[in-house]
Amino acid sequence: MREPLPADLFDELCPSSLNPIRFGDKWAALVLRCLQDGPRRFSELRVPLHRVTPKVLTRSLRSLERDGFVQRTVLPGPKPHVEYELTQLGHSVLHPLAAACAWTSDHWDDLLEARERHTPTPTP
Amino acid sequence: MREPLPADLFDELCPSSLNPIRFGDKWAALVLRCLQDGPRRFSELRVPLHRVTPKVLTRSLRSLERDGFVQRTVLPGPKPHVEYELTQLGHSVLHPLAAACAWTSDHWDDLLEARERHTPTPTP
DNA sequence: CAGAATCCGTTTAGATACTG
DNA sequence: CAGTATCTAAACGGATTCTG
Repeated sequence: MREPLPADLFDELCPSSLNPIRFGDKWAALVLRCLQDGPRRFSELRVPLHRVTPKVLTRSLRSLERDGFVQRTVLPGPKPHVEYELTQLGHSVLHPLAAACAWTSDHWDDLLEARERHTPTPTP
Repeated sequence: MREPLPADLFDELCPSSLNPIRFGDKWAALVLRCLQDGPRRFSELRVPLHRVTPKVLTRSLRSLERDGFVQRTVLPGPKPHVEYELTQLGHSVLHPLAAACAWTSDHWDDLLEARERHTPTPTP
């Protein structure tokens, strides 16, 4: 048995495969969450998202940038120094995502039960 | 130029690639919409979803069934007669999805503008 | 009618190694 | 530090053909 499940798309402990509502690619929602309290650097994002490879994180960030959720800024200096931060649009989309997570939280038992009770439709 | 865009995940005229919030696979949200007014048969679903092949529609339905959103019922009779209908859970999830669509609707201009203004991050 | 079988191209994610 | 390059495997979506 386990602790109460954190039915939160943004929580990496959550088996989010049960959350049917998705945002972007596999890591996009987690990236938004990591950025919600202020700008972060590439390597700072890799700490909480410790399973993501740099290639995949880069692709996710580029996609979020293209779609207007994240702003990438190269700060001047001798060494490479890049910051990512949420745009207004990025902050805004956190609301419907939180609503979706609330729905999943409210229906967690139903979702679990559906999986457990399910017997695959036979193909005779 | 076109008519006002129906920024609705459930509307097949909507270029939903701009909607960052997804539900299940490519057809799942459309299937839910087709079922929201009552049970439908496999062939009835293929009419509004006229681009989906039977294999893909079957896979989408099986997945919705496994996750508890859709109930499949084989009705007795001489000929195969199968009905799909939304469960309570299926009806319930329409609400956060509608909320997500409303967000997209409200931010349609921002989403379009982000794409247009975007210049790919150079890889030097 | 309600699918299943097969083949195929694309997309996605991860592992590993390397660089300005 | 902030990525890129290469490879592999799985998942996804579609076209076509066939069947109980």
